[in-house]
Amino acid sequence: MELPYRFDVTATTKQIRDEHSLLAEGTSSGETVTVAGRLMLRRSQGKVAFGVLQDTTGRIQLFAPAKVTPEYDSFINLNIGDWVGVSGEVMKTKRGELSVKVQQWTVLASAHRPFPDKWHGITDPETRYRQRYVDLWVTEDTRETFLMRSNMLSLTRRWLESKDFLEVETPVFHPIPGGALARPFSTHHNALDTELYLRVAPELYLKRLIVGGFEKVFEIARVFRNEGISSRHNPEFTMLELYQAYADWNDIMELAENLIEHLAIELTGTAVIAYDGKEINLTTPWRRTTLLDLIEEHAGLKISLETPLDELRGICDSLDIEALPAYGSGKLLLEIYEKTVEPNLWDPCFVTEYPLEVSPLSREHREKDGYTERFEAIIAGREILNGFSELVDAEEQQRRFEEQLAQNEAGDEEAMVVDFDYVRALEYGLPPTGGIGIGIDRLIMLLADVQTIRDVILFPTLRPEQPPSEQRNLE
RNA sequence: GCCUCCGUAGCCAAGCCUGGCAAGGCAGCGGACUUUUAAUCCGAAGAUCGUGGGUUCGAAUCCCACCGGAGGUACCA
Repeated sequence: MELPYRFDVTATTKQIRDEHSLLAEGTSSGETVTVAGRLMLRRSQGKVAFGVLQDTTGRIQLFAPAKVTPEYDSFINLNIGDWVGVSGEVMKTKRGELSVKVQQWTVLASAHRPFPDKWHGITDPETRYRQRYVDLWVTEDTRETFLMRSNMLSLTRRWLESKDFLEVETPVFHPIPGGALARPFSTHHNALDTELYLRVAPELYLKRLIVGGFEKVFEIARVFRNEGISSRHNPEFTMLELYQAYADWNDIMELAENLIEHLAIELTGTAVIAYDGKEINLTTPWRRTTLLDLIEEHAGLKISLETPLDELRGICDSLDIEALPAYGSGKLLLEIYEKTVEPNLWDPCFVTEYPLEVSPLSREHREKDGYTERFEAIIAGREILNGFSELVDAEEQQRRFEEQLAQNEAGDEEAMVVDFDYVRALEYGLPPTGGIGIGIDRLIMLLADVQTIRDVILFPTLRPEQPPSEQRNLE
């Protein structure tokens, strides 16, 4: 069979539904259209047959009477899953189903593998993730989720551009991994004969751009972290990071909550979204509370950096927190917060004033010694963004890197190492700057009301599948 | 990484506890049917029961190992 190299489509199924929904039952519109898509259902009744054609925008019925449809016998022998192009009049059947009469048709591609059950679809998660190309066709929720993800990125870009943010691209290969406390993937460049790391965050490069004079920048960055996989973690995921010169953490908190409220309203129609059977109110302004106040509120513990180390360790023991000997007061406070507070925050809350010890890139709090102007937003018990007034002092940054290095050498594989060039950039002068990283995957999980990150990543990381032929070769 | 659960035809699955010829539906194949909506009806077919080993007269079923997946947990966003 000759398959065409191209095909002219004059209408999408959505355009047909939009333009002809008011057509009376049993009448024809007189308008001829050409549509294309995949045949999802087919029923033949002897001298008349019906099909359901699906394209990106939805579905439309095909109406094929034997005396109208050319090569009728071949038409009713199409396989479910075949791609077809159809031309004919838009009409509505006696039962009121808007249809395209099949007056001309052509096969655009044959499905040589059987398509999944038309009623049950596919439920096996492995098949859905490995063969997303099938899942997208047969599972409407999947299609809608990824359309929403695409829309969200588009809306985000437009919103930031309207505020004069510049979209930039920074390296994925980093000679020194930095910008987040995480284990990197490493790789090797042959010509340079050097070890390179896949970025765990674009942060340090973006701040170099502020030094370079781009005062508002953002990057929608795929980042890579060599950690476990769970319903909330994929080894590669997407972060929106943005930096704004002359801004502090308060400006950035306001920006972030406004962006997310805007996205919720545009994508779901309301700032009060449904998630996991409950409501989340994303209406701004969001609550802002310090980490220490939240610990007191949720655990009844009045503790701080002033609290003796032994006492903090005792609290960790009683909470079943594994506290390593190297942990200082700041790290212990963070652990206690994560255990007692984070899972219990539902509506959005900016958690503020993180200990300096666990925030190597954040600027010191302007009033409180030992704390930083850092915040995270927790929604539905999950951290979805992390930002701060950026540390601008080169000497202080050097000192913090060295502390990290000491921890790294003490065995903490997630600690940072010294990025000499980043310190050099700061020495040229970083103006007051606020910045933030937003977990795009987790945000779309909230807005699309899905419970696992794999449902918002088209091709989530899985153990590689061995094709049957390769299995033989390996033996 | 650890714990628990799952794997039966292209898809959805029963059977497993309590061992004895591997149900049914969809898709595919043959036939009937000129307005269907998961169309319906008739017919024929389709399964190394994830893989390997063990127990047994006999294993989809019980035991062990491995492979793949899911949920939880740890680290992390």
